[in-house]
Amino acid sequence: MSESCLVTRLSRYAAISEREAEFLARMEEAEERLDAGSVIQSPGDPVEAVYVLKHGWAVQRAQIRDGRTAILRVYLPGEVMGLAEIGPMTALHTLAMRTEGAICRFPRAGLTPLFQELPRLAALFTAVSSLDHMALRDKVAALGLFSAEDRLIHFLLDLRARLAVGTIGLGNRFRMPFSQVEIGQAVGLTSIYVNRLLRGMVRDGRIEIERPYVRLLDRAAMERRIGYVDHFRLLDTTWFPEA
Amino acid sequence: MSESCLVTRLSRYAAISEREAEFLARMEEAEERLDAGSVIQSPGDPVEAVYVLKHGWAVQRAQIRDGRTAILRVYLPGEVMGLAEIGPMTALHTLAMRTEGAICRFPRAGLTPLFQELPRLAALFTAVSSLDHMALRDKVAALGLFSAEDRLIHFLLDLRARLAVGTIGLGNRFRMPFSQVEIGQAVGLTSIYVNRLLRGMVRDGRIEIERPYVRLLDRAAMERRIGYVDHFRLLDTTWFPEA
DNA sequence: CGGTCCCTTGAATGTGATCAATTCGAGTGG
DNA sequence: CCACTCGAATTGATCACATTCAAGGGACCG
Repeated sequence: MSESCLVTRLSRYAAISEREAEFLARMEEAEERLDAGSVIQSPGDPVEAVYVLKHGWAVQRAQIRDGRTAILRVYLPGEVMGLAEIGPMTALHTLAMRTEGAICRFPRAGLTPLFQELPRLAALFTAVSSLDHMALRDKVAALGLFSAEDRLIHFLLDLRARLAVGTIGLGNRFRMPFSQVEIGQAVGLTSIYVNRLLRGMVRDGRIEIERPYVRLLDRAAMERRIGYVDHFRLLDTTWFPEA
Repeated sequence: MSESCLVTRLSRYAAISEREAEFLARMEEAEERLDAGSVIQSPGDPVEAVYVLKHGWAVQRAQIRDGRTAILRVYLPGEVMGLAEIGPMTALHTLAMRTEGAICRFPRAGLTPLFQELPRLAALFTAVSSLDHMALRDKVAALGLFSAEDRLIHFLLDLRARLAVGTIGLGNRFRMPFSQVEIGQAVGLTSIYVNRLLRGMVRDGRIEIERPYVRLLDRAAMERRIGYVDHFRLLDTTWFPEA
């Protein structure tokens, strides 16, 4: 049971009861392998499911006519994709696999019993989705207030913090399997400028790059510099209903 | 009953049952008047409630040491503030009144019976919060992809769409009680540049300004230009539990 | 009437984009 | 094992969008 990366991830926030674990197991029933680049959801598609990302990485993208692309969110194994979309009828952005991997489709209608019979788990999903929401707010703040370099630092710290939720004891070295073009799309910069910034940071001895790994040589300093607070560690569960 | 702007707003999405209306009424019990500028929640504060905004406008702000400020979200009468914060233990950003107004504090613990006994209303709140989440994603996309002028247009269209949820038959003229400094904080620009852009748009006959009102002279063209889709109108309620 | 806040406009500056060219590395096929 | 290709990284030169600095005007208020 605890091999499920979904349960592992959720357990970081609250203990999962038997009945809840059963529900989660049903969410992860039909695993579906996907190649890198496969599109899971396109703008305008009816939203008919949420997805558990079992293996691999996925990204949420926004695109405009001229082909320019922004990466809005990176999804890591064990995360539930599409929670933020349970409101609208149709999807607004593109959800696609970045690497090869596997997902489990869980039809939206399956959420009905979640709210009816497992209120505590419903609350947990809502709370986890709220962390996402807060992280996105932080990103808006970063895009609006920070210099290019600080935005890049923010991106690295944010990615590390998310990885740390799924990997106990993650240090300052982690996988960062994105091209510089993609990093640019994630922080609102040209790949060329991303390159200059990264090279500069390596030269100053602030990061090390051994593709596809990065090491933050003084994370504390970086966090201080941009005032980063990791809000992926704690969840207030006191108001949750009984299991 | 239908004088409540909260019920009015929620009714745009789904019919509210008797029992649900009672719960909402309890949320709006203790009304509290606040002056313009009053801070409701500061970064680091324990999150102990959600708030129904009864009158006036409120804003969610992010600040950094040097005093620079970003406006992350504008709240309008009838909106529930703090739904996005139900996950974390402590607040990350500043929530403050922009005008004088009134709010109703609803302790977080009061959400327990919501999930336990009114699953459909819980689902509705979750879905409404998800609309917020999507709008924020759009804002990230706008900040990352759009030119200064397009970001400004996005801001105007987004504000109008939100106002339209609470005001039946809202046209293209609406209240925009923000200084140019604040508009700049909301779109990530200097007030000086905001001024230049607004003046330019007036000169080109694309908007009219009669402080504090704005009129969009060709909204369709603006929406086409930046590919804006109003996702505040429709909610998929098919998966909601029975009331 | 003086202060304050906001809007407005001009000129100079700079951060990050664009354009252009070279290098590097991982395949792939001969 | 070497040539070839293709995508990504790297670096230089130039450009422009938006900022910063500076100054003046209008409205409101004590």
